Amino acid sequence: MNGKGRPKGNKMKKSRAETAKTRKKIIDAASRLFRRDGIHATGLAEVMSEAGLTHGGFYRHFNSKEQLVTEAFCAGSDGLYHTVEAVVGNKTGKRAVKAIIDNYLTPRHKDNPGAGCAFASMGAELGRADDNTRAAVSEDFLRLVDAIAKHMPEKKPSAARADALFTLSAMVGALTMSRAVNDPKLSASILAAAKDRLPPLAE
Amino acid sequence: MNGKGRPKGNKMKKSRAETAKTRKKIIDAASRLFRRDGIHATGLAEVMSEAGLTHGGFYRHFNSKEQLVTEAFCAGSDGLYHTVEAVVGNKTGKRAVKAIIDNYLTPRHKDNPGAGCAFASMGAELGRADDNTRAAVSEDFLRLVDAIAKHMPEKKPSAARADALFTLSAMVGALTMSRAVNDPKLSASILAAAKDRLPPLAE
DNA sequence: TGTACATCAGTGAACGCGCGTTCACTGATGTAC
DNA sequence: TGTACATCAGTGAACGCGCGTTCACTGATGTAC
Repeated sequence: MNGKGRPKGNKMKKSRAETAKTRKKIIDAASRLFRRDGIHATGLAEVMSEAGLTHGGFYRHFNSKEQLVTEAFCAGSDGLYHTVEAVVGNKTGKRAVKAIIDNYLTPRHKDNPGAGCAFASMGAELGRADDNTRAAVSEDFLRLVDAIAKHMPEKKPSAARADALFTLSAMVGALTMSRAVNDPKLSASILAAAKDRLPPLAE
Repeated sequence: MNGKGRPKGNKMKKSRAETAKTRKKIIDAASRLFRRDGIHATGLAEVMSEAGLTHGGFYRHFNSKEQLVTEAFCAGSDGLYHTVEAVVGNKTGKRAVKAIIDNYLTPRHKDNPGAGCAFASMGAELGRADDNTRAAVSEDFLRLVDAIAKHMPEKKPSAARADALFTLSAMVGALTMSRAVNDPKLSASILAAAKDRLPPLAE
């Protein structure tokens, strides 16, 4: 109710640099907990507490849990993408593909869902998520597929992509099943079987 | 139906024949809902209501939700096993394996998780289930693996089993990913890529 | 055979609890003047 | 420049709701005598 018509410009929501950092902490906590315990099984209060905050502040950063799910998925997916890039290093061709596969299908990855592949740890829950999340799943899945396919330069692009598509989904399935069974030897066999059979596809 | 060594829970000395039928209805409803909506997202009240009962009677049949999860998983898993056997019919060798793969990797299966593969629809939730459930997962996974491996008679048994292990986990991964993405063309490509690449393994 | 009793599947209210979400408030901060 | 004000991240209590689980009760049934 002040009398002056002032130049409107943007709603100046200046915020401290801290805000972005806090937001990132929430996303990182959620990304870890959703992957470790599942989306539905993880409450917002636990996420906020893990981020060092109380639960009431959540809605200063997000409109809903679903929005956090989308962003937490993307954060986890980014992590996998950068891990893949790092693992490839300056390798090329089938050596690069083999490095990706070998790095993914490890007992260490199997035992640390909270820090691992979001496709495998969120699994079927992604198929029940909202459209925003599933659009991100599509996009990030394809980004990883292309990161694999680009190391199959001898194939026709369409064949390379299909091989990479298959490679990635088979890795996700093997990791998922290796976690689902409770017999350690069977679990190891599942990882080993995929590790043996996928790299030849890259040739 | 089959003689699996599972806790039967027959502690009550006498019961009407109806009781077993009611119990089966609860398990069937749970099996469908857990696969369709996820274990955590499905409440016991909804399961009981779907079975035509009120929620209070649940504990006349089961000790806990976890016990129902185990039995519902087994019911779903039995269903897949019998589907596989039916689809094979009197086919043998690679034709049998191809029939299993082709029957699994269909849009119809993708669109009906409630009636489909429990490994794919319960996915990562199985890895967080209790020991009884995960023991059943191990057992039923191996039963299916053997149902596939037996159609690879030209291979050494250990190689056949590893090939079947890989085939099944790759199918689970492909179905899971085809449900997770929201781009229909990508979803179809994922199924198609696996459908093209898995059968040659059986040769 | 009929009758009294014990069994127990199923009902519906209730339990404590944690969920996602809302809100009045606090207090530190950036901005306007 | 200093100061008054507006902004807004974060707090903690509270909301209604659904969860898994318990329980007193009902009433149909099988069994004993």
